[in-house]
Amino acid sequence: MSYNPSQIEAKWQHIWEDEKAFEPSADKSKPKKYILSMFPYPSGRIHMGHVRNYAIGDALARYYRKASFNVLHPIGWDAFGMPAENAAIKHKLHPKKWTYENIDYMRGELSSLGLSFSKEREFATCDELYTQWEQEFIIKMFESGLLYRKSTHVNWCEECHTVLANEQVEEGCCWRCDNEVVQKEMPGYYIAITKYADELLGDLKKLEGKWPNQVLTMQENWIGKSQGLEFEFELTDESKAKLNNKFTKYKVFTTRPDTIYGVTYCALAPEHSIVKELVDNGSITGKMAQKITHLANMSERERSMMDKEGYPLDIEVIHPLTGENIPVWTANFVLGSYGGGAVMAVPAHDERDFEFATQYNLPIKTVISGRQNENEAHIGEGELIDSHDFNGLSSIQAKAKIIEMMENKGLGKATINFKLRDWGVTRQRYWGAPMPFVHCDSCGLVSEKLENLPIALPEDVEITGAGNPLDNHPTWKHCKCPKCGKDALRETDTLDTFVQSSWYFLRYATDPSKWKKEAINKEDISYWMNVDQYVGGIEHAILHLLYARFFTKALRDLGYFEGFDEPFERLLTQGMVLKDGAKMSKSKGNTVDPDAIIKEYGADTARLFILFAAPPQKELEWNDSAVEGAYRFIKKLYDRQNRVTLDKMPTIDHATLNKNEKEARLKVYEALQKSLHVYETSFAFNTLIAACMEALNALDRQDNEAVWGEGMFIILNLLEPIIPHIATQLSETLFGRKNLHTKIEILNEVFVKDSIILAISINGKRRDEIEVATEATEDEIIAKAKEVVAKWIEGKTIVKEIVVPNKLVNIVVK
RNA sequence: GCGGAUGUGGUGAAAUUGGUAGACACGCCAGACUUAGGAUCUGGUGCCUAACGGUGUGGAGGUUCGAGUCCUCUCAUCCGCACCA
Repeated sequence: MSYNPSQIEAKWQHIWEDEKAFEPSADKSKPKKYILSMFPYPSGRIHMGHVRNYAIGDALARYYRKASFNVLHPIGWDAFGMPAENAAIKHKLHPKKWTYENIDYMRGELSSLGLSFSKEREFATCDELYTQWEQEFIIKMFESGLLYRKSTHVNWCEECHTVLANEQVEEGCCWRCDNEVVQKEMPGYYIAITKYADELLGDLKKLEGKWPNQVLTMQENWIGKSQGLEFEFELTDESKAKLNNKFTKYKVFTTRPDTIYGVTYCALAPEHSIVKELVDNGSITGKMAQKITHLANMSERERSMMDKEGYPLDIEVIHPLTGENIPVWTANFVLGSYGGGAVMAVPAHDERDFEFATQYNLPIKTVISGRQNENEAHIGEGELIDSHDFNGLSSIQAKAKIIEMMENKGLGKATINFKLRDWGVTRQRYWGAPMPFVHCDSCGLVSEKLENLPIALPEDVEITGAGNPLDNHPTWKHCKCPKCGKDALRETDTLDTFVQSSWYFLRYATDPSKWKKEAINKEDISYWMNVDQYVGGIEHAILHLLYARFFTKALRDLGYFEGFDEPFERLLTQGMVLKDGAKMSKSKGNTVDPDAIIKEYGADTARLFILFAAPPQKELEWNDSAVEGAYRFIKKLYDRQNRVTLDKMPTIDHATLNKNEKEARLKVYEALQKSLHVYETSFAFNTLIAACMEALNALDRQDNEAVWGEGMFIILNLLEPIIPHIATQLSETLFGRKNLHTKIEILNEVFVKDSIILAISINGKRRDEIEVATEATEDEIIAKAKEVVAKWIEGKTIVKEIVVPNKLVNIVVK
C-alpha cells in the first residue's frame, strides 16, 4: 500500500482527540513544561508564518511529552481589533459573528496540521468571561494609581473619528483611509508603565542568553535610560514680567553637565507652556505666532522629517553658574514629551544644537578640549576648558563634580530619564473590551463595581466607520453612577488589544474549571509559570513582549501572584517565511496556501519541509521542489517499514556486525544523541532531520534484521515531534507505539570503532589519509603517515609532527 | 547617524566551537527500468585544469603547526531606533 497522508493524518487526529492526548495532567508533582507559540489573530485563514510558528512549538511540546513531562501547550485567539470592524463595514457582518466564524474556520485549519494543543484551555479574548477579568485588572490598576486619565496630544484621524496607535500611522497618514493624521489634544487612559521602567530594564539581565540578543537590545533602547542632571533656569525679571509672572523658571535635563559652561542659548519645545503663554498673551503675534502654533500642532513624526526651524522668544534666562543672560528660543527639534520639553543648548558639543546655532547665527562656545573642526560639533568627551573651577578635569570627573556642586547649592539634582512613555490604552472603537468606568457629574470618574462586570459590548450596533459606535448607540452609555446612583455616562472608549495579549498566558495556566471564579489561580500558575519556551515572530520584539513583561510585574504587585517577575523564560524568534526573496503577501501575489500544501502532500510534509529548510531563527525561503523532497523522504520512510520484522527493540551484539551494519548503528545513535541537544538547546531541527536522513541512508546500505528494527525504532521516536502522523502510524504498525513511550538509552558501544581514519596534512594542508587501529601508538601513526605522504616530505626537513587524536596528523616541513 | 544581526557551491544549508570545509537536501549531469514521465533507482556534481596539481568560507592583514571558527581593519546586505538633549 502506498503512502496516503490524508487518510493517515485524519485517522490519528481523531484518535488524539478521542484520547484527549494533549490535555495536561492535574498532577502537580510531575515536572512540567509550558510551551507556548504566540496566539493568532483570527484574520480568516492561516498563513505559512503560522505553520512555522506552530510547527516549532508543537515539536517542542511533543518532545517534552514523550520525555514524560507534564506539558501545557495551549492555543487561543487574539480576537479583538480593527479588522473585525473593517469587515463589518465592508461586508455588513457583525464583528462578533465575523470573529467567531473566523475562529471556527482557523481552528479547523490548525487541527489539520496535527498540532498537539490543549483544547480545554482554548478561549478567545473577546469572550465576555475574559473581558470580565481584564476589566477587574483595569479597575485595580486605577485604584492603585497605575492607570490614570489625562488629556494630551494624540494621533487622530478625522475620517475614522478615532485615535490611532503610533504603529497605525503610516508616513503621517491613517493606515485605513490614508487621510492625514493630525495631532489633537484629547483625554485618554494611560497605564504608568514608566513606573516600571527601571525594573523592566534591569530584569533584561535575567533574560540574557535565553532571549535573542537582538530583542534584549531593542527593549533596552526602547526603554532608553539616561543619567544626567536636572536643573532649573531662572527667567530674568523682565522675562517674568512678560509672562505675567505665571512662570519664573523651568526645568531642563542634560546628560552632559560637563558642558554646562558652553550653554549659549536655550530651546523650548513649540508646545511648551511658556511658549503657549507668550502667544496667548500677545507677546508674540502675527506670522511668528502662526508659525509657532503650526509647529506645535505637528506630530513628532512630521517634525522629525523636516529641517530645523525655530524662533527667538525674546525672553532670557540666567545661567545658574555664570549668571550670564541667555536667550530663549523655541525649536522644532525639542521634544515636548521628554525631559520637560526644554534643553540647554551647547552648540560646540552637540550636533543638533550646533546645526541650529549655525542656522540662526547663535554664538558657539567651546568648553571641551579637542574641538578641531570649526564646522562641526565636538561630541566626544575630553578635558574641560573655559569652565571656571572645573578646568582640566576630564568629562567623566566633571560630570560627577558638577552634579555634586549643583546638588550642594540646591540648584539641581542627578536625574534618570527614560524614553519609554506611559502606555495609552484606549481606543474610540467598538470591537474591544469596554473601559469599566463611568463619568458622573457629582462623583467624577468612577470605576464600575466588580460585581457589575463584565461591562459587555452591546450587540445591536451599526458599524459605519464614522465615529465611535458605542458613543453613537442610543442607550448603552446611559447608566447610573456606581457610587451615588445618579444618572451618569458610561465610558465609551475600549481597551487597546495589546492589553488582552498581555496576560493570556496567565489565563491558560489557570485550570479552566476556575475560569468563572477567578482571573488567575495562584496555585496553578505557580506550578505552570514561567512559560518555559515562548515562540513567535520578531515583529513583537518590543510592543507585545514589553507590555506582557510589564503586565506580569503589575499583576504581581496587585497581589494576583508571587514568585516570578518575568513571564517568558526563554524566547525563540522565528524568521519570516519568504517566497521569491520577499515576505509572502497578497498584494505581491507570492503567497503559498497552507491548506493547498496539506491537501497535496499532507501536514507531515509541510511540517517537515518547514523545519528542514532552515534553522527556525532564520528566514525561510519557500521552495516547491524542496517540498517535494520532504515528501519523498516521508515516502521512503513509509516504504522502509517493509524492512522491519521485529516488533520490539532488539539486543544486538555489536562486535559480530559487519562494517556497514556498524556504520548504520553509529548513524542511528548519532541522531539520537543529536536529538537531545536539538530539542533542548539549539532548536536546529534541520540538523536533526539531516541526521535521521543519514541514518536511514546508512540503514539502506545493510540488511541486518536487528539493525533495521533498532534503527526504525529509534528514528520514528526522534521524528515523532516533527512528523507526528506518519511516525505514530508506523510506530503503531511496527512496534505497537512502544518506541514512543520508552526512554531510549544511548549505547556507548556503537561509538567505539575498530579503526580510525586520520587525515594527513603537510604544513596544515590535507594530502592524504590513513586508516589505523584504534589502539595504534603515536609513533606507529607517524610512521605510517610518513609512508603515505613520502612524496611531499622528500628532500625536506621535518620540523614538527603533531598528532591530534582521532582527527589528523600534521607534519611541518621546511 | 546609533544599535543589532548576517555574509560559506547554481540554491537552502552543515561543520562536535581552533583540527579532513560544503554533511543533509534542492537543482543539475549521466545511466538503469519504463510506451511515457515532473514516478522510481544508481552514480556524479565547489571552482580552475586534459591531467599532475592549484585554489576556495565577502575583502585585506594578523595570531597559530593548523583559522569558516580567534584578533584588527574594511566592504556589502538585512532589521530595529531615529533630533530622547
